[in-house]
Amino acid sequence: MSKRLLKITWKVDDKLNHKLSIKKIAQLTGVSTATVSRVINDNGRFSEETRKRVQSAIEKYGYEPNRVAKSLRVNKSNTVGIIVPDITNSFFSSTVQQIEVYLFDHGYSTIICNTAHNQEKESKYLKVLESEMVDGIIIISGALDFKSTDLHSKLPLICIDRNPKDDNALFVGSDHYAGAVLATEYLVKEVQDITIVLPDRKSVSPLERLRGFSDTVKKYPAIKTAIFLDDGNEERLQRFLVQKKSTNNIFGIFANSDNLAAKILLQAHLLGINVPKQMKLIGFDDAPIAQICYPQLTTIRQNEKEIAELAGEKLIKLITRIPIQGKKSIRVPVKLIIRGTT
Amino acid sequence: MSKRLLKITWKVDDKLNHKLSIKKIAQLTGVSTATVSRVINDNGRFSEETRKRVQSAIEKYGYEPNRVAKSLRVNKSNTVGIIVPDITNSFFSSTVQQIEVYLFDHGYSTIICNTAHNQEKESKYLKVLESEMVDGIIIISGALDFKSTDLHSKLPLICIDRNPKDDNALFVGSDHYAGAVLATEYLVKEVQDITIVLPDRKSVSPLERLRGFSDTVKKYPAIKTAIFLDDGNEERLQRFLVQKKSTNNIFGIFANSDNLAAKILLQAHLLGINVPKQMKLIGFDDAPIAQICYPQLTTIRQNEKEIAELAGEKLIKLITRIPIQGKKSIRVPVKLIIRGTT
DNA sequence: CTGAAAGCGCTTACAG
DNA sequence: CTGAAAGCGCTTACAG
Repeated sequence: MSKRLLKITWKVDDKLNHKLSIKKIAQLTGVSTATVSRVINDNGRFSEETRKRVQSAIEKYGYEPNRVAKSLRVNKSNTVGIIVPDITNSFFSSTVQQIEVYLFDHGYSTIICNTAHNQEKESKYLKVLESEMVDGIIIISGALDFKSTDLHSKLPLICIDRNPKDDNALFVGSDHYAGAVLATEYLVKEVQDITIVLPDRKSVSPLERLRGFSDTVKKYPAIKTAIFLDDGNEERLQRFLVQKKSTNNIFGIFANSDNLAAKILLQAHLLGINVPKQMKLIGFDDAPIAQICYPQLTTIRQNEKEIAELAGEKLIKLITRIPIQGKKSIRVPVKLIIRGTT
Repeated sequence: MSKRLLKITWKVDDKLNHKLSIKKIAQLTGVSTATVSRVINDNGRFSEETRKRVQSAIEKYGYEPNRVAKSLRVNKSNTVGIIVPDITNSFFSSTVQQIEVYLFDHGYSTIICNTAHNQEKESKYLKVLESEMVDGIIIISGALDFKSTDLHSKLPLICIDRNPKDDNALFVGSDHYAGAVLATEYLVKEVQDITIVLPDRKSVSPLERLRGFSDTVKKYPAIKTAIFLDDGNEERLQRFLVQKKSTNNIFGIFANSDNLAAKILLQAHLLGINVPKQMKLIGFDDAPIAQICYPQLTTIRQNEKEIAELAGEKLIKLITRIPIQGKKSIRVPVKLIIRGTT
């Protein structure tokens, strides 16, 4: 008991705690702080001998420059912020992961801010990032209306799956419209009755997919179509499926995400609807779950890696003021992946 | 074409870009920077009238204090860093999400660093966070051996699902051992043949679960047991399941995660193994996927929220130097959730 | 090749 | 109640 019920207090040991500064290294090496700074940044002239002395001292004492001080001084932090509405969403988290990889390889650290779909938090984090002196921001999805007033300075900004109202922002995202067209065209060949299932909360991408769906379906007047808005209420979803099942007709569903598709698939199992015999189902994302479901999900694959790299590349260009040739709005192609649910 | 092929260059407009400083606000209000600082931080004495003047100027111009400068000055950033091996993992991302919520409510911003299971990146980000002057760090899982030497200063540190070698670090995590015991005891009642499936990469939690499994199974000498290490090779997994199926005996599987369980479940479907009739399956986590699978997964639920809040609470105590009463190592209870796969 | 000094935007004893 | 000044840890013209 005595051992486990340890009382732990943080040890205040200012001597040990005292982090090394450039000044200390300068003293240790017998040169000025200016010189130390020069060798650290390999910037300016210094003799080879000085370099060695300074460098060995740095290594010996494990000195690490204070980025905060540096940022303040040079007004640049080599850090970019990502604002993401829900890190728990697999498309978002994998995109963020890829962005981080790209930026890391290009010398930037990434600060990820999760807003939990909370507008207030988004504003807050935008300010935090700004006052944190990040060099640029990537902001993913979120609400439809983006108050660019939240950003006081002209920080380089990339929007993913979100319409920038701001002229200074670039957009990159999947070609949701084309994806919806692909899915719909495929279903049209198989069934006479198609429902698109969208989440209740509307953001940019579902709306574009809806457009793609509507435009396609318009070309086939014989097809019966509907929109189902999913608010997470399972019973509503069940009732909807029961009704479809009772018609004894084959019907198709185009779900806004693989996650949604998987939920529908589960209900189908429970209700004894045969997939793909009576119900054809297409998801969106090609999330990990698409391959874990049974049957595996036919879906529209988003290319997170491409999106992430484009976003990273453009952002760095904005930061380093390299002119960007090309469209302000980049659409990354998507792909129909056919599996077991169609 | 002309419209879409816009050439975008970042506008360098130093006048507009010039962020407001405390000095500017001081000039605008006709007081000293010291006074402005006092009203911003509501710290020290100033007249009500001064407060009003300063505050209205701040609002009018949308001034936001520079956190970098402040951090440098007061040696505290009100920011904590989280290091997570894979943000794509649902247990991790949901834990991180919960930690963020807790810390936000307590006045801290959160910087999330994703290491993609890369040791080098972990070291790097540890240094980045430190030189970013975060007030504390929460580090989740990752490799077995934690080089505390990566941290030069005595930063407050909480480890989640990872053994701190460092005396100054606290541990919080699920009671993996008890979870494994629960799962195993349950299976023991149903089947005579149990295999535990663990990931190839070993970290702390699977090893504890293995201990729980082994200790439990020891009490039932009649039970046939095995360990299967999953390296992601599907064919190996298939062969394993085929072999089990061919015995025509009911068998049980305790998988290290719901994700793994879902993969096994899919293979079972493909191989025509009836779950739960011939195969009983228990996962771990109670991840979203557990409820989306068919049949829904019996699993051991981890309490991410509790873990997150404990980690946040303890970290803040360390940061603010409030003595911590109690164990250095906190185990959060888990729960057996019975669903369709057993 | 190197150093002294100014300054990034803040806060905080100190003095009044 | 308020201001002048020092200083957090860096970088970078400037001068030599």
